[in-house]
Amino acid sequence: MDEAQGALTQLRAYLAQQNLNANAQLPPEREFCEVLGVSRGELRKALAVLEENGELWRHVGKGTFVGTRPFEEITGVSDIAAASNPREVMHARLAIEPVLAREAALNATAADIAEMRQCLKASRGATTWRQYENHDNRLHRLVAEASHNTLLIALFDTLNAVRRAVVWGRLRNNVDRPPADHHSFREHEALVDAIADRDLAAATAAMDRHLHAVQANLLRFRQAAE
Amino acid sequence: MDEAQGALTQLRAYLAQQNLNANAQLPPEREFCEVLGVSRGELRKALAVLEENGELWRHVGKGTFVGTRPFEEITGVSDIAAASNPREVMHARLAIEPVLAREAALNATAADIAEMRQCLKASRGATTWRQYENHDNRLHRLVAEASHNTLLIALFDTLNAVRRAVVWGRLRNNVDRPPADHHSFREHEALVDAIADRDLAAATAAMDRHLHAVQANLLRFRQAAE
DNA sequence: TTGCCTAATCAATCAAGAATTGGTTATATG
DNA sequence: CATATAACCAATTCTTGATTGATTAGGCAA
Repeated sequence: MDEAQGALTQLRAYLAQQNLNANAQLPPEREFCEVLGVSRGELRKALAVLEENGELWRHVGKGTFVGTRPFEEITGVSDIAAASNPREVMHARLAIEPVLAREAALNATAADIAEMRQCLKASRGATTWRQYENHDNRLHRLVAEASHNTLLIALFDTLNAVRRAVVWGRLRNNVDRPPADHHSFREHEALVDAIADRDLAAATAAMDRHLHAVQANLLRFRQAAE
Repeated sequence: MDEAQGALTQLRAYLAQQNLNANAQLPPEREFCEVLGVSRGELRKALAVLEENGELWRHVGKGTFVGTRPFEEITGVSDIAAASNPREVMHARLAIEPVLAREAALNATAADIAEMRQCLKASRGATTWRQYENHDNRLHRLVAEASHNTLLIALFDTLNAVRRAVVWGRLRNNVDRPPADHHSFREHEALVDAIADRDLAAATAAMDRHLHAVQANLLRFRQAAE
């Protein structure tokens, strides 16, 4: 243990001397142990102590670095989609989008609301399901944008990208069109009204009801297909 | 144009015969034109027609694929962080993490809760702020994991990655340690208790209170620094 | 036995170059 | 003039070797 203490002291001395800034890479173990004049095992013990202490981090194939381990890179949308499923996506929407609606009711500008209304109108005029879905996507993103929080918008985009990747195959044909009494029309309008009224609870509830209706519709669709 | 029509007919015949599913890759142009017995130029004209029609998509170096072009990838964490700021991040946490706590209270297993409790204990024993922050990060991720929804976990990871990227520079020194009466200890324990009790409202409120306390602490810290 | 050093080996990662592929241009050929 | 053919370009993927942290086995001394 005297030796181990020595290796740790050597290592700390090296780090202090080189006064390296965060994220700096230090030599690979095979060279480093010779530089410090200790065996590789002792060096590794000392490194393990500092790693446990959060002063540095290591990774196979990469090396040893000073500072805290970088957040593991966000896995790509396709990876998330591969690990998820429609049920999870629906559940995540039910968890996230109502609070986005709440934020929208808090922060939406008159211009935001006008754009939502225009989107609603265009949505009513859609001549194909494809067009309708584009307008639907746009409305939901407008709600996210109305939060005026770039991070929340980015999170919504991720959620949306995963959703589109997960439900990839399921495409409606391009000849039918949404019926004039499609449930989403009313629900979307109630949502925008609540946002325009700055009614946080109503906006949250409206989004929640809308997504539950979408979910019910999905289940009905799946049953019909089976 | 008779020739061109011929190539297009050949191509459609091939697609119909091979009855390929979406996202299927078809042969590279150089082979494909020989298979169909047309020149590469004619084949490219025919492919251009189908691409314009949305029946397939191509990309240099990748190939030609059936179906619609995949959604453009989400912008990287560093891009989001560059466009955001600490205030937005805090606001986003206040919006998202309480609902994650709610989901955790709904779906956490006994193992999840045990792991949280162990993390709490380790957190109390932290000898440096760095160590404490590691445990804090881990606890918040454990809450997200307890939702057992891979998509929600991925969204939390994104949020967390942006947070760490935004507050990158701000690091506490490594000599002080969190005081035994640090407010987060009590708040974290209340949060885990609520999750263990399956009390959705209490879990949501506990996370909300905790984050508000963190926010207040940040403001105090900033004022002290100025 | 115990502890440590050395060496070999493993698995993950990276880097550089070859090969592949859609896109473009030049030349020839009829 | 139109088109086939070939050559070349740029983006992407694949392959191969080297690098690196982690692990294991054997030897050696206290």
